[in-house]
Amino acid sequence: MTEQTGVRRPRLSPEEARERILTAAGEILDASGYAATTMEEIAARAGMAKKSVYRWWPNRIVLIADLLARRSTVHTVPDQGDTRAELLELIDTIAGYTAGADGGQLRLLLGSIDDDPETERTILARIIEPRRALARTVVQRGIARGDLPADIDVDLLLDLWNGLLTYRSGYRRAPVLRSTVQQLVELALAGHTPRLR
Amino acid sequence: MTEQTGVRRPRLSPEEARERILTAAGEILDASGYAATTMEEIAARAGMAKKSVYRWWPNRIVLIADLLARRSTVHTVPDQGDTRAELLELIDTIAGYTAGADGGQLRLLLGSIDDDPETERTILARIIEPRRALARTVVQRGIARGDLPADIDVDLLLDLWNGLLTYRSGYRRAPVLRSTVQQLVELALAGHTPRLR
DNA sequence: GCTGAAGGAAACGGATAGTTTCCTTGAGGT
DNA sequence: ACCTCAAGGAAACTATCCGTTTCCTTCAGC
Repeated sequence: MTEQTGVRRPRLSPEEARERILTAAGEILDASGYAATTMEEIAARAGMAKKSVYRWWPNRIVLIADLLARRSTVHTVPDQGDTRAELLELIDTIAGYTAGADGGQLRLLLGSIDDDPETERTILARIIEPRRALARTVVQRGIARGDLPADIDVDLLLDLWNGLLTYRSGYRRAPVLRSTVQQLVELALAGHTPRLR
Repeated sequence: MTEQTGVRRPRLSPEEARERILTAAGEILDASGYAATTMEEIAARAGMAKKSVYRWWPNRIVLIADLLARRSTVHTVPDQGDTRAELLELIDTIAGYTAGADGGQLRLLLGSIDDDPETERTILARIIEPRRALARTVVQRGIARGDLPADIDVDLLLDLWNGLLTYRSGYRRAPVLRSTVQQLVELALAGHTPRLR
């Protein structure tokens, strides 16, 4: 008597199935936020049973992390021959990441991981490290041009920039002004950067 | 037949009751972590019903926020006549806040607030702003001595320091080394700080 | 065709938040 | 000394969600 109508099955391929689930999750996340993006909702919207969702992701956190990682486009900052222009573009880009909707989702996601630094590091490696690589490239270009000191402690500089932006947006909830971005750029161009010891 | 034994009541005053609840919550938080600090556990450990807990706090988040705020001692950095020494002590102190257990709890707490910037700001005002006031004092002292530039953008400098430390500890999960603290101090003493425009 | 694995529907077990019910009891007034 | 009533204890309740399991249908490949 149970309504086992089931199965409007074109037999999705695993790739199609995963894609459909992530798409559904993304739509819910954008429309209703992190808390509302539950496994039940995702499965319902993707038109499949929770069982099929759990086939490919072990839990909600990893699923949403995967979603955010895929959506995390790493922008490029093309060589413009102008270090100031490139740095402005770079830091604007980073500010976009941290102040945007997905920046908030990332914060909520990390906040829901209690005592699992391993998962946390994996998430960061897939989302934040690629962005760091971009920043590193731009800074190196500036050094090569002689516009930035050769002995910059790049890691520390990147963490200062990222730290400021995530802290202002995500913790203090203060807006990141255009003038603030400019201040950071001018500071670096003036050689006022942390140095390797 | 219901076991209404209840009531070993010395009739606690509201202050005693609140204190007892916060103490219980703190013990659970320290012993078992954020996720395990549930309203049921808190009530049980405090020896009262959940009803009595909800009488004084509207929800778990505000209760734990209250707890963290009360436990958040603001250290002092006494005038030592030595700006370098004071800055080192200051930044060590901030690093202690962010890398310590309660730094992690604060991060988890903020991560559990979805779409309530009002509550979030309240929490930060009670925990982070007092610390900022301390930092501001120390920086001003350095300026008065002529050891730091007079036109520092103090807000930005404080956010750079706090941002770096929370980001390294809380996001990147990288250790904050003593040498990093020293780098920040030397940078400031060299006048390499953001300036008011 | 036959058969086995994929997968849909739905129930289930276990947590937890926050609410409500019901009853006891002690504090304060008389 | 007694009475009344509000504070508050015990526990059930509603609702939500995670992650698991059961059971059955259907398609794909043999």
